Amino acid sequence: MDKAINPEKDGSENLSAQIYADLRLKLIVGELRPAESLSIRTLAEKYNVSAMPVREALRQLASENALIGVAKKAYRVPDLTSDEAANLFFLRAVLEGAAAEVAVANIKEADFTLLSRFVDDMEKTWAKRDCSAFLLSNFHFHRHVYSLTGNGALQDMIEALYVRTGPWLALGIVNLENPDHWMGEHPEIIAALRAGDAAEARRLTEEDARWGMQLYRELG
Amino acid sequence: MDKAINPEKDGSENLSAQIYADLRLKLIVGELRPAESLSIRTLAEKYNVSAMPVREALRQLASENALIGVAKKAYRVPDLTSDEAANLFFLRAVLEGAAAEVAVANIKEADFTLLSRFVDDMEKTWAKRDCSAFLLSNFHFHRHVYSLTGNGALQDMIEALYVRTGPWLALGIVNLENPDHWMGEHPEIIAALRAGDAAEARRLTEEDARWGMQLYRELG
DNA sequence: GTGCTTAAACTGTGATCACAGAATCACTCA
DNA sequence: TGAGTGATTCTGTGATCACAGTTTAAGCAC
Repeated sequence: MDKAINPEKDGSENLSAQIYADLRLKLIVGELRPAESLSIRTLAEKYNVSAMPVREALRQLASENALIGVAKKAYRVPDLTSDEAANLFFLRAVLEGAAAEVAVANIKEADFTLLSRFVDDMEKTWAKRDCSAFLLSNFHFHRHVYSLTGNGALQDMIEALYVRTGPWLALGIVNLENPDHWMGEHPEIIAALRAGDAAEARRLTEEDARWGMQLYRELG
Repeated sequence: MDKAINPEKDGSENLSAQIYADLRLKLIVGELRPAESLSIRTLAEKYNVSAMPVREALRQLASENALIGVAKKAYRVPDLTSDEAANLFFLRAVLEGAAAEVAVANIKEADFTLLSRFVDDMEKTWAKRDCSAFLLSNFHFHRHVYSLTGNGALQDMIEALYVRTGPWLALGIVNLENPDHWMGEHPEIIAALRAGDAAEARRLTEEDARWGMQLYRELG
């Protein structure tokens, strides 16, 4: 299975955007590991395009710190220190907390069925130890919540955080010793949203954002 | 005075980054107006470089919504609707509020003299109706506060908001009817920081972030 | 076997060209 | 006078090449 891009069918108008989106998703679901290096020419070959669109996609990701780009050196997936990771999860707590608070006002019945389905997916994929699929379900759940704010800028910022924490989370999950220690607060978040309890939705969401940090501590 | 870039002396390692930084600052201080269009080739000529570094800088700015980039159409400075502006200022309130709260713990005496100087600059430049210089001083003040958090990701995110609101603020300021209506909360913020009152620092910072919105309402 | 040197392979970066779509402006015809 | 239409100019996009650092690996000396 090659990663070849089809310029005709894909919605995006230019190749750079497609490659950018593809790599971005791979980061979110942890398909790219920390410290992994990405070469423009190698990727260009995989995507079956020239180097040009790839370099723009990589530079774009580097500009939002989703990748590290040093001049004349290969782009790399950041290998976060615990401090850096803590900073990112703090931001997720702040932004997603605020988002959950706002979302309460806009949520509808159809949203709950969707959110519940995402939680089901998370449980299934967690049981199968399918790290990428789990992180994708987790992302879908949270994205649906913060998309209810209708604040596009807020959504973009939170999403950028998922891109940056993805590889780090994936590494933490695969190295987890006791996989039964499943800490999702997601059902409780749904309950709080249904109850219209904005403060509780915020508190639970903030707590969930710190789950990633606990992953780290368990590793020592 | 041309904008020519000097690859030797500038700290950045590549031209793209220098052009990116230059345009970014121009956006922050409102030197680029909403709906203004930026052409790759024109900018390349001004900076005295080829089109390549410019296109990467523009794409990068577009990726963080500091510019609008539609395929095959000229890049433009976004012309924010009032809703979009409200979203951005809401985010500034959330992030800068949280930052101020954290900053209280890390602030030192030397910081107060710096902050006071920025406030002086703001008053002077406001009196002279020098919009760009005023926005720069304002930016310096806020940047110094949120840089005290030591959270690099947080700093980047807030800064990205200043890039996006800059052109819009500049337009609001120059169209302001009663220039005496000066609404800075900055001296009070300094006082709250000095008193170690994190909650008050947060409240005042949040209030200050909404100042931009009031600008808009005054215009009708 | 170990350490140093050197050469080859690989890295991003910048410039230049070809191309296709968008916008603009002048011209024509009603 | 006005609307339609054509060509010209301008737009970003992608490919290809040359170049200069960086990294890697092989080879040589000790």
